[in-house]
Amino acid sequence: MKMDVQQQLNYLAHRSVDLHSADELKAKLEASVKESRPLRIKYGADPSAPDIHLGHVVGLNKLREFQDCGHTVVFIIGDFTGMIGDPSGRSQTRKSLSREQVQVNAKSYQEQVFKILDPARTETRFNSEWLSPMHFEDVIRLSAHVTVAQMLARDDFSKRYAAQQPISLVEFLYPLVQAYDSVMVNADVELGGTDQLFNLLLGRELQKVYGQPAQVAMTLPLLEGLDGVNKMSKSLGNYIGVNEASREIFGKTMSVSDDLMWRYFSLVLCMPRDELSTLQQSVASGQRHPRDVKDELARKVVAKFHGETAAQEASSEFARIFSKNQLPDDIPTITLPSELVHDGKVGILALIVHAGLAASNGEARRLVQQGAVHVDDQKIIDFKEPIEVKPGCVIRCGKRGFARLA
RNA sequence: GGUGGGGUAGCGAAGUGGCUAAACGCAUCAGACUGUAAAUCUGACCUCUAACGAGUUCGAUGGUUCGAAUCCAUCCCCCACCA
Repeated sequence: MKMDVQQQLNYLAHRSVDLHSADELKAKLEASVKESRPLRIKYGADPSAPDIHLGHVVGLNKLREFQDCGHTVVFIIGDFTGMIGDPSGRSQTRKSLSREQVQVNAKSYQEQVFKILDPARTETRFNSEWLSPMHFEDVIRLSAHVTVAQMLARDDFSKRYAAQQPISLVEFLYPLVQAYDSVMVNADVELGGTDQLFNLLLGRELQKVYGQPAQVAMTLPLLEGLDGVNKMSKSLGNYIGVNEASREIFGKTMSVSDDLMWRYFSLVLCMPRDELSTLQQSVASGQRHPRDVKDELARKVVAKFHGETAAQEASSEFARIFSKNQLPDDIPTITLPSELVHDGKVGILALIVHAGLAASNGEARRLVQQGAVHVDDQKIIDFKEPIEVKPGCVIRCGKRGFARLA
């Protein structure tokens, strides 16, 4: 993709929230063209949560755009920090990991990341490379470059400090480590979510201390997760993972609220502004149905990670199950242990629990009482009535639970 | 080292001797409706039991009491502030 500097700048700055600064980025782009040297775009990943989800995709999309302009992505896997974890224990995703576990995670991370990034223009680095050999002396020298007041300038630190909430010393160290990573890889630009702004700016400060030109800090919006409120994250369980089955991705995307789906179009699919507003208008005017637009969104999201065919299948499967109330393609088959069967019949509660459709008899009973359970399309009303064991008959539990008797 | 505040169901948070298997909110699940796993409304939401009911829960262990999440003792853990 050939673009002049101004075009690159417009293209790259699109969708960003913070950019420190556009002028510096422009200067770097100019220098890049002049010296025909690709810029080094840094992006850090936490290997303790190896599932890449749509929240990460927002950043990866932008990285890909940099690559399409000829620049190099420096993908840093924070294996060193991952092995240390977060001893404050606030964050479930920051458990300390073994070296082996980090390796495994890192590998799966790369596989997922290259669904979007171009491997040929990606340099993967592990930060243990330069952090492991450091002596405590080095750490102390490094931390001497930053003051507590600087740290407290970070929004969430100052808030927590004011609210008398705990702040672990390690939490002060992490931004410093991240900033040091920038120094070690000679980053020209660092990308992150808006919650990373402080860390990105600290990288600039530290690079100056080390006599390097300061990196450009660019932040991108945080994508709201399935709850529609909080940012998408693994620990909140409101995420859509790129490695999930296509029907899962499709269904979860369909559960995004009507209001929020535009952000998915923009941030996940990189739909250009004008195209997006045309689409929005067509829905507002009643020309297009929100459901159909969301179906299009879900198809495109699935296609992005699993291809066009899988997307079509997921869409028709979804329509079949939820719109037409029919059965899915593959239903797990269960075999009943003989002790559950008496005179060719089985208690419905035992059956549901055995099939894994309910966690306990009590839950199974509730499901029946609420009219959620069907056997071969026949609603079960009485949970005391045993049902006949017929091979191949289908138990349906709510909208999403299915099992077939062997 | 000192002072103060805490540990209640998946999470948050009430409850300070019986009416408490424990309010409320969130999350979850189901039903209705629909345009969908949106939105809205309704219901359920420790385990066992067809049900009456029973059994295990409120950081841990002992104790007081007819009766404890609630009182007492000891212990464990967390947090903030002041040094």
